Amino acid sequence: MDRIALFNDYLHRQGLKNTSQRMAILERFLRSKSHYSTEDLYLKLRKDHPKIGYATVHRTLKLLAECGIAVELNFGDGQTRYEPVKADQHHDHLICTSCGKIIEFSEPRIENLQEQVARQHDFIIHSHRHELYGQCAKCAAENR
Amino acid sequence: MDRIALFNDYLHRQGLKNTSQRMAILERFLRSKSHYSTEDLYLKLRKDHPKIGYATVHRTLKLLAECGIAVELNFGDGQTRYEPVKADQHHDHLICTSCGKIIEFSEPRIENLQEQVARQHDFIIHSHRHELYGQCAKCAAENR
DNA sequence: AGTTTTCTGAAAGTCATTTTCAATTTCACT
DNA sequence: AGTGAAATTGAAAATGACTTTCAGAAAACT
Ligand SMILES: [Mn+2]
Ligand SMILES: [Mn+2]
Ligand SMILES: [Zn+2]
Ligand SMILES: [Zn+2]
Repeated sequence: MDRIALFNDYLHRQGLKNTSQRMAILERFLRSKSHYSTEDLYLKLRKDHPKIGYATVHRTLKLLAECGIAVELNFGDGQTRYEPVKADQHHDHLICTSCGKIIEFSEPRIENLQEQVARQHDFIIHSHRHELYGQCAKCAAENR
Repeated sequence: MDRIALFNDYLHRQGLKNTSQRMAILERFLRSKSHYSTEDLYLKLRKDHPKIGYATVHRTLKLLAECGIAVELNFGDGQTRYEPVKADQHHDHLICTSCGKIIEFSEPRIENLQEQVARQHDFIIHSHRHELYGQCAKCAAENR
């Protein structure tokens, strides 16, 4: 089942309605490569759908996060970002504090160790955030 | 050099001034066990120093973070928290999303692996955040 | 088609944080 | 100790991301 069908299913189960706005937002969001804030996505959408309001984009992104199509990201700059969940491909992030570049990484050994840590504290992990902040190769070379 | 001297040094180097408010805030902050928001610390301080304003507490906490006496924490609840840095004792956090309990952990093997990851991407880490969200033992037992 | 329920967009509200500004305090230099 | 430039303070206002409100529009069920 693709993510459009998945979203429709979710809406139906929750007694929510399928609207053209929601479909347009989902479609544009899935095409995004980067990590969009509500504002980012709203501005992109304005080109093809100038009538869609900011609040609707925001509400839809929250719905997408609820049904597992999007993940919410917080890189500490006061803006929530969203990215499409890729099929069972969890990853975490390296964030360049000079140029804003975001690099994705996945390291199963870290994921394992963090499960061990949780077990040691009788803690059940529902989600996690692991972010490395610093300088990317390009910025390190420039600011040397 | 203790942290009070360290702060005075920092102020001096930056051409900033040593004030009674800053000292009172630092002193109270260092006595804190928990992870204080600006609001938390402001309220604690009011007891002994009812004249100190919210903005001053906020500004001082940022200074403390700048000079390495405090770390800023963001647990995604929309409030920045601060905790005193303990001498070379880095740790990360488990956060119970039911009761708000914060458990500290440190796992050198994770810290190592994250350095390896950074190297693989020619990335220089300046700081990182690693937070595990879920249920603590008590809440898991209650909400079973 | 009619009815009920949910949606939408614009505007207003919320809340942590940040800025402004006039009065006060600090501190380097006499 | 006194002077004066520069930084600080607290209260209030401003900011900005996010959330809510609400009246008209659209969707879904019968
Ligand atoms: Mn991870
Ligand atoms: Mn760590
Ligand atoms: Zn960079
Ligand atoms: Zn708990």
